[in-house]
Amino acid sequence: MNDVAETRSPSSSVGDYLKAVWELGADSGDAASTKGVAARLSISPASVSNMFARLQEMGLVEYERYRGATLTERGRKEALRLVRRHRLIETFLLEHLGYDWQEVHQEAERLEHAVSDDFTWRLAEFLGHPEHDPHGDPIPSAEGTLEVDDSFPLSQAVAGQRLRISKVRDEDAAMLDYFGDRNLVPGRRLTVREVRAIDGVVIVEDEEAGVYALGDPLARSMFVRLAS
Amino acid sequence: MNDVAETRSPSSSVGDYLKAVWELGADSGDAASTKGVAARLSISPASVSNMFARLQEMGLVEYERYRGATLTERGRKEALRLVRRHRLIETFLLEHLGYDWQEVHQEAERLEHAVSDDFTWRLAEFLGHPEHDPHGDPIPSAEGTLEVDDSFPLSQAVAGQRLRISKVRDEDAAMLDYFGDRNLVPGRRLTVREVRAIDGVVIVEDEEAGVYALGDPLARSMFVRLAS
DNA sequence: TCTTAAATTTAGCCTTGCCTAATCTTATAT
DNA sequence: ATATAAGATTAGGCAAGGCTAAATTTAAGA
Repeated sequence: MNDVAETRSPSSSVGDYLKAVWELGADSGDAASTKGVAARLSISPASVSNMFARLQEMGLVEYERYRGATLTERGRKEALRLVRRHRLIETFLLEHLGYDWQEVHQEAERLEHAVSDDFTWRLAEFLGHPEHDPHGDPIPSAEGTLEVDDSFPLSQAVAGQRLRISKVRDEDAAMLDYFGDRNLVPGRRLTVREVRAIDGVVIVEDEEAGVYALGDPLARSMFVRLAS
Repeated sequence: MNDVAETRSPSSSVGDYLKAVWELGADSGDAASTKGVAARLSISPASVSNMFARLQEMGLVEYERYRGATLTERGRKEALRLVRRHRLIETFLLEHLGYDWQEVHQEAERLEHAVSDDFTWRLAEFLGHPEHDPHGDPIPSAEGTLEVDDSFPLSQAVAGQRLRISKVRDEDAAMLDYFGDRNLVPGRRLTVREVRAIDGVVIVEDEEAGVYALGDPLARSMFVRLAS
């Protein structure tokens, strides 16, 4: 009755919150906590409480005091729109502008808020409509659907399994480098030789490059799926 | 004594003001008026007065009440940094993403505030360090120098002159299309057949495509330089 | 020169987002 | 069952940037 155009896209701040809620809720299905979102966005918890209330008024999250927030359908769509942009941009930066793995995330984080849907479409076209970014993460479709993810951390693998690397966590630059230097990148096939309970070390064999022993932190950062 | 890091780059709003002042002062050398900047940015004159005072405190403009603003050296550098980004981005959008002339400006306007210096450098590399954008406007160097512009509007041409189109105004989409459809684009050579004082119509001959009669508004929007 | 219109500035207000400090809730551990 | 710590919320502020309405300055024309 009052708002003529409910349609204009959320501010970049709002988008960052939606993405954070999505990322935190993606695996667990649980509501995102104030503290978790605050940590992810490097802001104070109080600011998050405040924004949660506003996001709810905008119809982007379901929010109950002291219980955290979950995305509504509209919120999820908006989050995935940003994730799609982010991953397409990362792909472009890595494949065409010669960026390193470390530098890519930060740049994409800013750009994803500045590009239009039209740009996103054209960029996807330019890149040949990739379905995964170079980290191995699936790129949401323009319609907001996302491939179901049947990957699991290498730390949960079992000796003897034949695997394919699906992605590596893109949060820690040092690990990205470590993997990158050894060419342990998405798509690569591995065979699990041993998963040692005592210290969490996983020993894998790369069919071309040899045998690697990966400590628990590394094994948790590499995601794999059963080789088909 | 108080500020540790005076170094972080201006907000996108501040950048827009600097660019507007630069564009208004570029030809005339005069100070940019409150009204002019307000019109260019589609905001109220009062907001501009306010910002002029702040820009002066930041050392980005020289400002005197009721007299308008001119860029300081720092302000000019910052404006040119944005112009460089803008023109490189436009070049990319046109040459690699298949954008139309009309759509390019708006998209670049948003992107120029989101990209880093590193991105700008890599994009320039990707594009082969072009010196002009597809409209024919010179692209400022990374160091903040800009080619001297000896072009003039076609409306000031004289019969018999042999010219080369240097650029076309990118403000009016309809004109851009008109020129684009007839392939009257930067780089093209023309010979002036007649400049009619009575109605301002300029008649030019394109060596390949034929003869065109351009009314005064069109002739003012096309910039040319003497063919070398 | 004097009047008046146009441009500019000032004053006062609003929204978005962020902050700190203080207060509440919830959950955990005795 | 209850004390306490951790987490969340409220209250009160602040800065950036925008707006409108009112006051002021400049410039133009009679």
